[in-house]
Amino acid sequence: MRRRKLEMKRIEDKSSRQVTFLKRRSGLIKKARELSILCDVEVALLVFSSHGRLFEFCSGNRYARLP
Amino acid sequence: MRRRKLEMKRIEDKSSRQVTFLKRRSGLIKKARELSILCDVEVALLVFSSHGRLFEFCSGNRYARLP
DNA sequence: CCCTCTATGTATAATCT
DNA sequence: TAGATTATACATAGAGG
Repeated sequence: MRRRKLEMKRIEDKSSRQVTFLKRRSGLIKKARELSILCDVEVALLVFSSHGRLFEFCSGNRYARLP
Repeated sequence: MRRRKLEMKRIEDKSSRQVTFLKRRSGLIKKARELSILCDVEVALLVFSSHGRLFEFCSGNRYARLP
């Protein structure tokens, strides 16, 4: 598993891209939340999916908007 | 090193908090950039330091604003 | 402050179910 | 073909300079 380093370019396979989007989006939101808590700073994160859906995190809110 | 799990709450020691802010902020911006590239989506990230400084990443821009 | 180092924890790509 | 698993790449706390 995960034998190769991931190349830093658009993932061409649609379903892999979708899966990676789901995983990394959650990871990013989690890390944004951690940064705001640990360091006591304000963080806002906006992610627009290719279908125009918005995923957001904003410190001060108690939640991230999820699908 | 790093024998204990980090507690998920504000780091009280000022200089540790500053160092962690620097490290995690870079990590977060990097991951935001990777998400936008790998998954071909738009990402915007805003981080305000406790001194009111803004650090940002926005896909489509070619840079993150750094100190 | 601002580096580097590295042991260790965490995220996640590939794989299995 | 969605969810769970797992091996590996990656992030980073803490120490030292």
